[in-house]
Amino acid sequence: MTSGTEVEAPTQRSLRKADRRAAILDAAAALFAARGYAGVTLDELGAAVGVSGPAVYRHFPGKGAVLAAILVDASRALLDGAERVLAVDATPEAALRALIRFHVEFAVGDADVIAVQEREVTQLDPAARHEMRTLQRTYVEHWVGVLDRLRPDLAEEELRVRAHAAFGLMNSTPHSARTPGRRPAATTIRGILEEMTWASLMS
Amino acid sequence: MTSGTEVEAPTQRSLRKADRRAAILDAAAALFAARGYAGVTLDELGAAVGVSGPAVYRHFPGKGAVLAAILVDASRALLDGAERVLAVDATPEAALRALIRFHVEFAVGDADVIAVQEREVTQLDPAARHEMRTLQRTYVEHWVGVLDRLRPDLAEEELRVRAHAAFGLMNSTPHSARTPGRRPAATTIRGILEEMTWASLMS
DNA sequence: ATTTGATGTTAGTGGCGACTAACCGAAACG
DNA sequence: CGTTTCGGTTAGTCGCCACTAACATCAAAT
Repeated sequence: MTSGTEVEAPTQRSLRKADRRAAILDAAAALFAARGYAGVTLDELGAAVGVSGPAVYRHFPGKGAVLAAILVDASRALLDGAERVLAVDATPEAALRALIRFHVEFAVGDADVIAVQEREVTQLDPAARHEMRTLQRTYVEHWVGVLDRLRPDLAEEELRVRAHAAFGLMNSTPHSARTPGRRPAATTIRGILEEMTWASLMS
Repeated sequence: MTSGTEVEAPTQRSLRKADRRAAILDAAAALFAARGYAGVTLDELGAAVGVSGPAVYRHFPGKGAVLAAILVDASRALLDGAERVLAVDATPEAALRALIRFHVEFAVGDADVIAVQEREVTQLDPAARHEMRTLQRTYVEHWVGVLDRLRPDLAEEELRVRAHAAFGLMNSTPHSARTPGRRPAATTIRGILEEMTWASLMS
């Protein structure tokens, strides 16, 4: 240990390792979304990334940690995105439009992650659940803050209910994505969801 | 067996049995909503209704059947409700308003069931899943039918996306219900959700 | 009053799957 | 180069929990 904060070796081994870790998280999100956290074995998860079984333990301390990483990463990504948006947009209208656009983009683009996040919270260990809840609460408060400037007539509790309702609307893609037959293109879906969300929040 | 369709004995035993069955389904919905289907053991489920362990097998062939009963019952209740609504209301506006009111009432009143229905589909055995999907598809088509009369300008695929988005919005109570602190009364929440859903669908 | 059968009980059993152990080959590093 | 460390392997182990067995009890038919 030389001193202080290390950035260190961009060694070839560590790169492959980072790749594998990302691949595991990706595959896990898809598998968990399709068959549920409990319905996926570590052997299957390993097989999905081309290694088999307990190799996952070289990257995560256990199955629960994989789930935790997916959920916490997602919550942090959402929060970061929201704060980036809020740092830029001045007026409440522009801010809300940007928040909606960002959230819809995320939900449509990472439908698997959204599905897992909505379904498997109950399976999280207390520590990870707490971390995720904290991130989510802050995220909600950013929305409520913007809504409050737009709708000062409404109570904060009502605004919170409205924010959650908007999330439910925007997060609906995992459900409609499972319908058979012709589905509209992703861009079309984004447009619809953005429009509906705006209208619902402004009603 | 005397003949044909039997209605038979409203015997005291069969009444207690029906009660117990209902109690099991109720407790199961609450437990599954709180800790997830996989996170609940049959012993716990039994304990929640005052019997312990394998007594559940006197009422259901297995744990999976309990989940299936909850989900299929819920889907059937929603479908029945929608068809009752559509049999009464003449104009598309009135029909949509009534559909929204009914669905919101159900979602807010039976938040546990809604939560389980949204989260645990993946755990269903194929037969039950198929039955549930059929019921749900018909339910969606009723909504799309009404929307189509109100918004003939929009393509059916878009209407289906909109219907799913509306469900996500109306089903958001299980999520907002978990927030700490003062929450608005159920009737207030219903009003907010009805208003937002209407606005989103009409936008 | 007797028999039947439904609803419970407690004590197993069996399988599945997360996790551990022991061992390999090859980067990384002096 | 020698050695360490890392990412992988295969072969267990261990605990949990859905389900089964065997038995008790009491409503309900006869």
